Amino acid sequence: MPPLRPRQQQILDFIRAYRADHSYMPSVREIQAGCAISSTSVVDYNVRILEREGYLRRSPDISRGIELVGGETEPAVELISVPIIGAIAAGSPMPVPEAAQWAAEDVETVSLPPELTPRQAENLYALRVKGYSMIDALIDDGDIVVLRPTADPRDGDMVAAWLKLEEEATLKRFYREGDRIRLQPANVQMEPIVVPAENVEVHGKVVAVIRRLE
Amino acid sequence: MPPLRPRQQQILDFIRAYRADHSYMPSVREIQAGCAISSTSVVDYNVRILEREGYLRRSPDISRGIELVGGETEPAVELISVPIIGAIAAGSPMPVPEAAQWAAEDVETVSLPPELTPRQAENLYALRVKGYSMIDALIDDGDIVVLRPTADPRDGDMVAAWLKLEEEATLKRFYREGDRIRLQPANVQMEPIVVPAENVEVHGKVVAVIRRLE
DNA sequence: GCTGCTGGCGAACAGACGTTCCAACTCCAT
DNA sequence: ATGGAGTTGGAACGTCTGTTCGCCAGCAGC
Repeated sequence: MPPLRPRQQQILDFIRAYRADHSYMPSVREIQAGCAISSTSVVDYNVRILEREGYLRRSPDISRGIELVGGETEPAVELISVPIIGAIAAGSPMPVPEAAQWAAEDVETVSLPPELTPRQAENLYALRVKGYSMIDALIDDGDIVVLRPTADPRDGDMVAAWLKLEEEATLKRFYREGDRIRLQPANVQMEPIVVPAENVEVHGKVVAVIRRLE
Repeated sequence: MPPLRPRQQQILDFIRAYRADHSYMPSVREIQAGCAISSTSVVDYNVRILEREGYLRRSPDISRGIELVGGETEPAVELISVPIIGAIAAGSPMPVPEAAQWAAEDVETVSLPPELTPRQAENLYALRVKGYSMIDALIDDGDIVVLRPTADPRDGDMVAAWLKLEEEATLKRFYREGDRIRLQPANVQMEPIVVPAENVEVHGKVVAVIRRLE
């Protein structure tokens, strides 16, 4: 790609900056005003060059039909926002998603990039892990676990389970064994526990774990 | 928020779907066609309600001036794309980021949501973990670790280190102890190892760990 | 000089698009 | 019925906006 002329660079910068403030694209006349150009035809002329050089795309005859090309910001990043509805710790009950909480404004959220989004992305919620009780699931204090509600997990799924008798929350791989359930730590070096099915309450299936360091 | 009428839900769905294909918003007449409505005034009427109920915003007299509200998708998500330049395994050398690789088209990437983005987000790269050798760092087979190149880490940082003598890659917390270096597993139950400084080659600092299950 | 090329300017055209007005229709309580 | 609120349909108006056309200034090469 040849280097851009100042005018074209200026226009490109303006479009990028404009996009930070609006979810729609600037019109030719707004570019004109923003770049102190005295005619719309000059804008058209240079935008045409930018299109030819591959910096953007245009949909002809469509108002504000410019699209910035080059994956960085564009165009439809399906970025899913998941509410962090509480914390999960070994000894305290897990928060349960309630419809009321979803719309609330003051709930902290975490966004899932496309690569992390499960195929079925409805009703996802997240919990912040407190304490070191989940290290046998390779989950650290402070990690965020993203869950999808499931009453009926499949064998091998990593689930968030509540052990009624022990009054304990845990994250383990789930296996049915007759009327008992085997909960297998993700850490292959550690031993599974086997409990009666009626003692286990599966709250959701873990679809992602996010750890932020630093 | 009161539940939406079918028409309004239909229009909202159409707008969201439209947004997945275009970087600009649909015009009133496109909504009309997409929802099989026979008049633009009906679209305007219902969009007006959607605006009043807070589902979207409109910029009056501006073509395609609809903005979806509610942070999920809007408007300028600073979504950073990080190249996955290779794999990290205990016994094999770590790939090193080279400028040449960055622009390459065929490199797999992972996007970091804003919450995961470190303050200093330059030159980030990612490695896919192979094998179970990092479980003492609470990192599983298949996890993605995001790194920032650092030659001079601070005490307590989680680093990707290459042990020259042992010819082994490892992820540990880094502590200087005179002319020796203590590498502490994230798993508090495990013992640290202490090695001479000249035997350690720090490749980068771990800023995030991403695990996708399912 | 003439010629071709690049970049800028201003005006005007035509179509895209938001908005408004009014009549008609549905549904429900009175 | 009867009336009103909520919703739809059709059409027209006026503005917003992409596009085009003719013209001009500088500049290099011949």
